[in-house]
Amino acid sequence: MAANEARQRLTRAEAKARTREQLLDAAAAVFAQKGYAGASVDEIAEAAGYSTGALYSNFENKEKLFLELMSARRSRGIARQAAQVTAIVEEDAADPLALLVQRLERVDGRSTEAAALQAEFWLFAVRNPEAMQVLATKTDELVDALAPLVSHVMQRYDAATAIPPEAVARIALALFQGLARQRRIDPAGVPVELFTVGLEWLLAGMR
Amino acid sequence: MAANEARQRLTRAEAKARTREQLLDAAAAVFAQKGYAGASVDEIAEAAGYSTGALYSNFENKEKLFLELMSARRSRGIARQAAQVTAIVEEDAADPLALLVQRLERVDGRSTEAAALQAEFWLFAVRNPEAMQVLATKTDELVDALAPLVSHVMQRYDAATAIPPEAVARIALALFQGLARQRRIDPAGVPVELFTVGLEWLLAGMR
DNA sequence: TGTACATCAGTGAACGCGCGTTCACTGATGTAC
DNA sequence: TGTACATCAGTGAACGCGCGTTCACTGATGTAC
Repeated sequence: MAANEARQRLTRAEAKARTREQLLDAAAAVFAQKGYAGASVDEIAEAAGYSTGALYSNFENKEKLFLELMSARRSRGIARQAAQVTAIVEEDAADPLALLVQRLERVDGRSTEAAALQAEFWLFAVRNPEAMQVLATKTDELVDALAPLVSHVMQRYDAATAIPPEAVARIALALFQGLARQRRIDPAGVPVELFTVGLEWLLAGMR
Repeated sequence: MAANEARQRLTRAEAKARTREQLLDAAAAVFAQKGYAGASVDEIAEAAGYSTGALYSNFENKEKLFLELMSARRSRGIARQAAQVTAIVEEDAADPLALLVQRLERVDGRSTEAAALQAEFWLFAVRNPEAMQVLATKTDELVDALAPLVSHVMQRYDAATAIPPEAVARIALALFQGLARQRRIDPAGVPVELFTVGLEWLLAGMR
């Protein structure tokens, strides 16, 4: 089998990196479903198709595995979000705001998993100084990635303010995350329109 | 000792209710510090000054204890927040918005505990349909309690909109919770002014 | 290319430990007369 | 009011279980000649 041959041609380092990635994928899913404390390393290892020992051969312990997930996956998520967001800017549609809300809502609404993992990260960070540092850095990255988009949208809608675009991005992000969380508990009580309305008001308020 | 005599005059039902409250207080603290799965029932019972058996004499199990906390304590928090908020409205100061932000920031900023507990509630609710129902109801209560204040502030600032005050309350709440969470990870990156600016923009946007 | 040895990614059984829950008990409070 | 019995809130030892972590091992990959 071609796939098998290809797999057998991996060097040791490549094979190990592959295992590591599979463990991280499995960890993301299991941590999201069960929470940090509720997830067991056995379950994660099994979900990845490996033994517990493999996990400990790749990560120092459960805590470091979670921290690694926080660093690695958040970066990946940021890259994805930034790319998506840039695509929207470049489309330069009649109503980029509506498009933006629609897209972000779809991304965020697709899986509770990502939202749950983010809440787990936050709780872990609140209780662990090292993790707090990591999460702060990752959030900065996200905010910096969003700043150009924010500037673009502001220009588009003739909104001007002395507040730097990074701060505006933080405000918009807070609104989004807050509404997304409420919406997951009560979808009927938090219609998607609230996202649009909220963003519109923010934009109009800057003018 | 007067206190002792008073304690001895409690009926069985009163004594039990007292124990229950003390267990709930301890549970709130321990769950906030360690998380739902990370907290042990022994630790909670000990923090309350009772044995594990006392806990099981008052609550069916750990899950029900947490659910009870979610119902009872959220209501209490709502009552407190609503009262505080009403007081601000009635003060009718020159700049109620700034006062409001200042107060809410102080309440929210005082302890990470309340914020952590809320995040634990949300995660629990996302994974447990019964809890989701409870949390949705409790959030509705909060939103309803905030609606009159929202109406008042909107009038005060000549902001009018077809959107009902409850929806406006949800948007404002989302912004607040989102910013508060970010701020706990990176206080320097999320200055208190962002709260004020965000609210001002929302208000101005409605006009 | 072929052989002999070294390396090390991944195995899986074993460990001690702390968990949630149970239950026979105790003694203070409540009830009946 | 006083006495005898019933109730039941809270005790704390005991239980079985699943957890995170360790480690002697195996066998495929890498290295040297």
